[in-house]
Amino acid sequence: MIDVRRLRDDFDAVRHALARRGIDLSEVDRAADLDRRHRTLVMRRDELRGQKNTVSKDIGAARRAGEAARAFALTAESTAVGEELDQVEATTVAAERELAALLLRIPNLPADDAPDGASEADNPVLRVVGLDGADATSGYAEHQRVPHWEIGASLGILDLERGARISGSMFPVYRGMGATLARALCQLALDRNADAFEEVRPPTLVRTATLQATGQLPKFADDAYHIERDDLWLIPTAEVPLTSLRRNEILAEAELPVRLMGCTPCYRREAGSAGRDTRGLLRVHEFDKVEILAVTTPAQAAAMHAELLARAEGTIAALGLAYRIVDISTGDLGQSHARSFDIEVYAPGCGMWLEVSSVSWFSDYQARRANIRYRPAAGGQTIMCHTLNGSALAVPRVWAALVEVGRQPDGSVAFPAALHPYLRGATGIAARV
RNA sequence: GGAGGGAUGGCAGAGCGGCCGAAUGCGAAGCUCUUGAAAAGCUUUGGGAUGCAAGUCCCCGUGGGUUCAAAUCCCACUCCCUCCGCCA
Repeated sequence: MIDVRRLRDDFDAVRHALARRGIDLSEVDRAADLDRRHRTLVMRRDELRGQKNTVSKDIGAARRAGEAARAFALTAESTAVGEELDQVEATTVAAERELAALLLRIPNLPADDAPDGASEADNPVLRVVGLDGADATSGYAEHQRVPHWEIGASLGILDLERGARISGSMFPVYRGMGATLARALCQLALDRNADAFEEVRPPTLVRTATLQATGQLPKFADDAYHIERDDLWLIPTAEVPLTSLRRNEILAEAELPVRLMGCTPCYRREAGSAGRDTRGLLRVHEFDKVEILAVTTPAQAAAMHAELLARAEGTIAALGLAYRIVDISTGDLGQSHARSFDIEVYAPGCGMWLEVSSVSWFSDYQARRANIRYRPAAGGQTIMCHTLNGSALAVPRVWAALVEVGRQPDGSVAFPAALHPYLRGATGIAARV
C-alpha cells in the first residue's frame, strides 16, 4: 500500500500520480480525510491513556503506603477517565479499521517515467527483436502458420479434450514430448538464473494474509481459487509465497539485494476473461512458471529492474523466438505496480503476440503490506525495502510459440539448441505418419 | 483427529497482577589501556505512533475479556515441541 505519510504531507503529488492511472480519486480524498480524523482521535486517546496510567500508578503507591482512603478516591477518578477513554478508543479503532481497509484498495503510484495512457492500446513498444526488420505477418513460412492446438493434437503432445474430462476446460494435458518440453523449459529457465538466484520451492497453498501482502487481496479475490474448508488460497504466481518469505523481517542492508527464484504451478480462475483468447494454451487455469524475484534497497531497484528484464529477455532470445518489449502505460498498470515491462513473443500459428513475461517494480508498495524493512548499514531508522519480480519463463505460451515456430514443412517440430540438453537426446518431434 | 507442554529483545533466558519495555548471560558497536591484537574495564545496543523538541502513547505469538492497573489472570486462534491415533 501507499505510505499514509505521503498522502498526508504530499497530498497533491499523490493525487496527481494516481490520476495518471485514470482511476476514481474519491477514495484517495476519503483516505486523507480519515487520516486527519484518525490522528485527532489518537491524540485525544493517548492523552486519556496517559492520565489513566498516572492515576493507576498513584493507586499502587497509595496502597503500598497504606493510604486506603486516598487509593479509594483515586480509583473513582480512574474509573471516570476510563469511561471517556472507552468511547474515544472505540471511535479511534473504527476510524483506523476504515482507513486500513481503504488503503488496501488504493493502487500504487506509477513511476514518473511510466508512459501515460488509458489502456493496453497506449502501451509503447520499446523494441522488436528477432524479425530482422520483417513484418510479423510476413516473417514466417506457411508451414509455421498452424496453431499449436492443431499441431499438439496431431503430434499427440497436447490433449485438451482429456484435460477437460479430468478437470474442465482450460486445464491442458501435456503428453509425451509435450510434457518433456514443458519440464525442459522450466529447467532451462532455472539453470539460466542459478548463477545469482537462490532456488526456493515454496508451498502453493497460502493464507489470506500472504495473498494480501502481494496485493491480490482484498481486491482480486474472484481471480484466485480458494479452499473454504481450510481457508487457504492457491497461488496465482510464485511471487506470492516468495515475497512473503521475508515478511515481517528487518533485513541487514548487507543482505540486499535478496534474489530468489522458484518454479511452481500457478492457478488462475480467469473469472473476468471468459471466452477471450481461450483457445489452446492461450489462457489456462493451471500452468508452471519460473519466477525470479528480488528484495532491494530503493537505490538498487532501478538496476535490478533492468537486470530482471535482461534475464527474462535473454531466455526468450536463447529459445530463438521473436519478441517485443512493451512498456506498460499508467492506465494498464497492475494495482501494485509502479513500472512494468511485458515481453511478448510472436506465435505465427495463432498470428498473435503472446504476453509471456511481465517484469515489474513495486516500489515499496508490497514491502509495506508485507512489512519488509532493512536497517541501513550506516545505522538509523529502518527503511521499507523495494520488491521486484518477473516471469523468467511461463510454460504454456512459450510452449505454444516454440511448437508453432519450430514446425517444419513435413509437419515435424524442431526445437532450438538451448533445449536439447533437457530433452533426453531429442532435438524435435517427428511427424506422425 | 485426541491428550499434554510451550511462545518474552539479535540469540539464550528470568519475571507469573502495580516499583517491568522488561534482570542476567552471550553476541554486536564505541571508548580506555596497547606498537597492533588478545585480555580486562567502562559505555551503548528492540520496533512503532505523534511532536520542532522535551516528552507522551503503543508493542512480551495474534485477537478478545477481567481489573483502577496485565508480560503476569481468563477465553479463542496461530505456530512450535512430546505422546497416542490415522495416513501418502
